[in-house]
Amino acid sequence: MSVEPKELYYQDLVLDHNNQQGTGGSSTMYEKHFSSSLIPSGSTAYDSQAFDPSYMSFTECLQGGMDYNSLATSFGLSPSSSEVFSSVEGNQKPPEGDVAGGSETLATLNSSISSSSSEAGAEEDSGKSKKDRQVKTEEGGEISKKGNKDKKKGEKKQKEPRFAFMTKSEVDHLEDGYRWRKYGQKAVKNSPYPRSYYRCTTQKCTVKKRVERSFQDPTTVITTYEGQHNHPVPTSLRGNAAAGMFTPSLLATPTPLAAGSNFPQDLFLHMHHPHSHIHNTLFTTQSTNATTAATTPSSIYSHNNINNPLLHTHYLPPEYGLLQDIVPSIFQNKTHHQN
DNA sequence: CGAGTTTGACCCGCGC
DNA sequence: GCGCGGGTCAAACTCG
Repeated sequence: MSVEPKELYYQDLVLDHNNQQGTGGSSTMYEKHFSSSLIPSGSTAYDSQAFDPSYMSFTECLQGGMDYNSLATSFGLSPSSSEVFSSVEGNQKPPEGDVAGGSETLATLNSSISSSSSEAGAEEDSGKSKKDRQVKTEEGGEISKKGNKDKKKGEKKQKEPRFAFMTKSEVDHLEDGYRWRKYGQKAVKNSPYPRSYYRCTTQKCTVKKRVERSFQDPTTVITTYEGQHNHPVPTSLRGNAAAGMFTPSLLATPTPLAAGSNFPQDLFLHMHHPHSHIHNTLFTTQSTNATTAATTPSSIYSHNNINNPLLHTHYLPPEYGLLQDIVPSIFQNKTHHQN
């Protein structure tokens, strides 16, 4: 439920089971995050350091149309930060805007989620190639893989921008206003909890998300979004109150850019959903070569600002557009622990 | 019957 | 080259 954040805490968290670099995932992901005081005091996962008000809150960033990278920067992930690693991947614009403020929000900027998946456009390709693979094998099999490889060969596999966040929740799959279809589940190494894979069921929407429970803190659900919704939140969703809550905002967002990036929105849908059981959420961001302009009117989520005084700490500088192009390089400096 | 889930098999990238 | 682990597919199954 949404509770107004009273104060934020800031801390480091190790999440090595969450790293997504595919294989060998042995690198550790460090996250820096902010958590609201909604977290029951005493919660081991979130402690300490005082929140520096000079940092922009996640919500604020989003409201300002901030992209992943800028977000990270705003959260104090300075280029010199040794605690936060990040990977900059994907060429897509970051999911900016579309978010309402985060009561119960813990923001994290992290990184290290590297990844393995394909980007939106590529996804269809990969899907196809897989089908090819199948067909070919049936036909006496040859080459299906080849096609795949050829495709990847020349160009590096593009990666979707990812956006991860941790949520204190009793339920694994959080309602976020979109419709998801589960397409896989895998056991996670070193974790008793499986990871579930979901795809947005909307036609042509290639957004995927992974949901897993933190083995370190079973009360925490880690959700990683990949890709960007190219459609608004389906309002007719099984009576989804959250969807209804945000759809108007979405519709009010005139720019295609905004319409195409709903991550944060998902997030907040989670947080505000009356039945979400969410106690706390922490954000993680990664990737992108942000080229998106700040497009989301802050007024869209003004109600959150009202509820959260911290959201007024800062706003995006007018030159944000430029920063977007700069920030990624900053992140790259921190990707030392992985590629 | 359509939509969504489960689950075993398979592919792929990466480290050794 | 091999093995491991993550990610995806798709047939079978479940549910409304």
